[in-house]
Amino acid sequence: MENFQVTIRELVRCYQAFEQLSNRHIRAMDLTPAQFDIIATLGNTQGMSCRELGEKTLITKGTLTGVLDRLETRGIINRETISEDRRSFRVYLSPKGEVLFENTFTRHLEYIRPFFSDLPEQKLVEMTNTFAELRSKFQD
Amino acid sequence: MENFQVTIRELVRCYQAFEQLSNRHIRAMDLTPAQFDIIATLGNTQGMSCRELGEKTLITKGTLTGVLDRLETRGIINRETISEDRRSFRVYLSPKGEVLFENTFTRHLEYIRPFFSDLPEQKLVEMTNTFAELRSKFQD
DNA sequence: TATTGTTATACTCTATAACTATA
DNA sequence: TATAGTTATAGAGTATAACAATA
Repeated sequence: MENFQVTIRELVRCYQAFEQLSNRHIRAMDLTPAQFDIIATLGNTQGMSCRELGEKTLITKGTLTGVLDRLETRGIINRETISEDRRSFRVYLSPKGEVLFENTFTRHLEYIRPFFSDLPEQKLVEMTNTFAELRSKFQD
Repeated sequence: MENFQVTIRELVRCYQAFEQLSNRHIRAMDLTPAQFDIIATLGNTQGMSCRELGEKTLITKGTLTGVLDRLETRGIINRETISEDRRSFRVYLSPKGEVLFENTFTRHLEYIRPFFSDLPEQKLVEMTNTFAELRSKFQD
């Protein structure tokens, strides 16, 4: 077994362990992971186009339409035509969506924070750098 | 923004970047990520129960039945009753599945390997340890 | 011609709970 | 009573391609 395989396996395990506890909490707040992703991405912004939202969340455009439809039905987001480009929309959080964002995002951070409580700042910085370094291999 | 949030973001980005290139290749080999996960887990083993397979792949039992059904239909896996416990099955790769495993697993490694080519062994070990350390926070 | 977003297709995965058979 | 696995339910995400409107 080559070394890189072990690294991949630990990357996957680490992510899955995080995802499992994170997603459980997200679903307990009556959102799907994809919906939470969209809401977290739109929070504290002026909104953005579907294209930009898709790039940030890695949700492909066909899928995105469906996810946004469900969020719009629930009154969480709005779509607004923009004057500059009539092919495109600005997708943004409704007032109800803003409240939901503040609420769920804060609660989610509170839920996650304790898992990191005994990691010193320096360690967190090192981890961050490690992850960024590996990612660059996949993207450059 | 707290430090741990940045660490999470980079973990997620790193994983997603890997997943994206990995899944693209898996789908190009006519498998879904879940199916590849099952095949890779069963490869080089004598097979295992659904329970064990579910624990290793993190696929819940209800979902697992469906995934296994599709693999069985394609003649890739078999289910065999075992004498010790008549509630349970041994799930294992068929001869055709073995060939598929050797083939796809090898090709997949070849596809992934180059992305790690300029990382020295020592660096890989450090990365592995970092992922394992963070995972332990989520699971202990 | 290229791009933005929607629609259509066909599947696959997801969580959850109820259920059957066995332990 | 507990466990292994299936079935049922209801939804949600996935890739892909074709499409309309606009640039």
